[in-house]
Amino acid sequence: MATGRTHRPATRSRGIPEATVARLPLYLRALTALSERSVPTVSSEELATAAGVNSAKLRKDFSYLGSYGTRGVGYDVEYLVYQISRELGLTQDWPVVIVGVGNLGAALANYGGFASRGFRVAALLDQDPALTGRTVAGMPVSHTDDLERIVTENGVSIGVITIPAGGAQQVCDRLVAAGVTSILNFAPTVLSVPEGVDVRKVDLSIELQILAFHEQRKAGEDATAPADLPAGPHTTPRKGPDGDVPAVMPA
Amino acid sequence: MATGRTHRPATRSRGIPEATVARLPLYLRALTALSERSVPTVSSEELATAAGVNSAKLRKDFSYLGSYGTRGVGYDVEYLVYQISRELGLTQDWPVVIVGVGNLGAALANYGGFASRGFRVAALLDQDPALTGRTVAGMPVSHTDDLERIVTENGVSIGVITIPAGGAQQVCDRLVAAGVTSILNFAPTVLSVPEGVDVRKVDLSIELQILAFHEQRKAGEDATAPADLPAGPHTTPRKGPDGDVPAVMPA
DNA sequence: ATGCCTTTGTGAACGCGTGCACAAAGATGG
DNA sequence: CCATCTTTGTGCACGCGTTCACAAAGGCAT
Ligand SMILES: NC(=O)c1ccc[n+]([C@@H]2O[C@H](COP(=O)([O-])OP(=O)(O)OC[C@H]3O[C@@H](n4cnc5c(N)ncnc54)[C@H](O)[C@@H]3O)[C@@H](O)[C@H]2O)c1
Ligand SMILES: NC(=O)c1ccc[n+]([C@@H]2O[C@H](COP(=O)([O-])OP(=O)(O)OC[C@H]3O[C@@H](n4cnc5c(N)ncnc54)[C@H](O)[C@@H]3O)[C@@H](O)[C@H]2O)c1
Repeated sequence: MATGRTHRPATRSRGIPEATVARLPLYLRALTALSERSVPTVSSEELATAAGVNSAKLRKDFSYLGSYGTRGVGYDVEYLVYQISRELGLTQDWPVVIVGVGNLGAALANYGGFASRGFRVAALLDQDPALTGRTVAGMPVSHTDDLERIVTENGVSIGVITIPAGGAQQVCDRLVAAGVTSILNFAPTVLSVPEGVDVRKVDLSIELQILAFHEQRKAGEDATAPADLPAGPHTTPRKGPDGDVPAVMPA
Repeated sequence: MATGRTHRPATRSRGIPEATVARLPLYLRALTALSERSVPTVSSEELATAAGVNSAKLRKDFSYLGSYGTRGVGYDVEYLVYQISRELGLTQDWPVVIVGVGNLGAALANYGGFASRGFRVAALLDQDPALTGRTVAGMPVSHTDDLERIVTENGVSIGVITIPAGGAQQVCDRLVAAGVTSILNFAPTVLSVPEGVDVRKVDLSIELQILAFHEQRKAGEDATAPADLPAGPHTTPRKGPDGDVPAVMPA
């Protein structure tokens, strides 16, 4: 998982479990696709397949929102789209700021998938004077000096951090002080925030490392018959757990 | 969480719980920082704080790897770095291919955080003839026609998909057929893969929606005293749960 | 050598999440 | 109006993950 909440042991907000909340966007995506194909109703089985989850799990998830289905028929697609959107707060317009307009920040600014979900990029911020004033994704890049003013004036409550790890905590502090209460962090650092502020992190490097772990395990399992795997690690694999000398030994 | 595994109910691979595996990269990052500052040993309490987790959880996580600590002293930083690296398979070199060299794919290609962890970009692939042959991040962009050859020749077992959702399943199928057994998917689609192939997904839109949910909940809680929040949703907030007419009613 | 102090490693309890399996509900056809 | 069939909503059990709390282990000073 590239993400995880910080603090708070998965509080059950308004009776909806955190795990369910995390799946609602998945259902919404599948439902939106059905809606565009003008499908009127869908069964829990069909929708679950489309969303890649168990149908019992899906029904239980929906039961937290209320009884929106019709037995013997299924769920009304349009109605469910509305209910989930409302539950997720997507009937509102959420202005966000992106701090750090480098490779990743620029890619996010150019991404169309945010606006379609009610997230509007209110401003792009960067420290670099060479970027300030330039236009990225049809939007001027503002200097971080104006961070507090921009956040306040636009009523921004969600901030996206796409700067190197070194400056992330400081930028985070400024965002929080200015009124931001939700942060999406791409910098590989642990951010500490006061109570009441949510932080979610996306760390691509961690995702790859988790894949590598399982990849190594797969390669190790059939170490007796490695020939049936068309692709393997490029360098010489160390099949056995342990068995080679550590680079550094403890004192 | 921006990520989650597909299929398989969290199998305990080689006795190490999935949740622990997901945290090992976090510990490794914190340990690497300590190592660079030449800190010889660290206690579970200190390291846990640096990694943003509970110290008891950290100790239990490490206990799955073995008894690498010294009571009364703590853990040897260098030794632990090595052990975790080995456990994650980072002592190997993992060649990866990135399919889709658009905004996001290019940002990933430019990212230096991969190579530093043993992940080497073996090739960039794109369908667009206008991109083919051009250089991105000092590396030529190959055409997707050569996907199978490149994967086979380089022994690639990890593929990164950064193309629009429409073509993701097809590219996924080709990667798997060519021998890729781990996929990191950025396209907002559910990928179906055969047994033995791991898929992890990163969906930024989902992350924002989860933040929006909690943001709305926070705004709704103190609906009686909204004045003490300096920043709020830009449009008129609908404070109460329900109470307004749905845009669409069920038949 | 001995006692004290720090910190690990883990047993045990608890809570959350998942999935099975089924009764109730409602639609549909005769 | 009744029988049948489909599909929801959920009670229940189970397993994983988290956290507490503490005994054991080892270093260190005297
Ligand atoms: N590019 C990727 O694919 C990728 C992948 C994973 C993680 N990340 C992480 O995302 C972050 C950004 O990556 P990137 O590749 O876009 O880096 P980058 O160097 O291309 O861009 C960083 C930008 O942030 C600006 N910046 C630096 N410090 C700042 C500050 N204090 N205030 C405001 N702006 C500041 C810089 O001027 C620069 O424009 C890094 O933490 C990186 O580790 C990136
Ligand atoms: N840019 C972002 O910040 C961002 C954020 C979240 C999710 N995503 C997702 O990541 C994916 C890529 O986003 P992007 O902004 O880079 O898009 P993009 O349009 O900038 O780039 C897509 C690239 O993929 C190539 N492509 C398309 N179909 C292909 C195929 N079948 N085989 C090989 N190459 C193909 C295109 O030629 C193009 O170069 C999308 O699924 C998008 O939803 C992007």
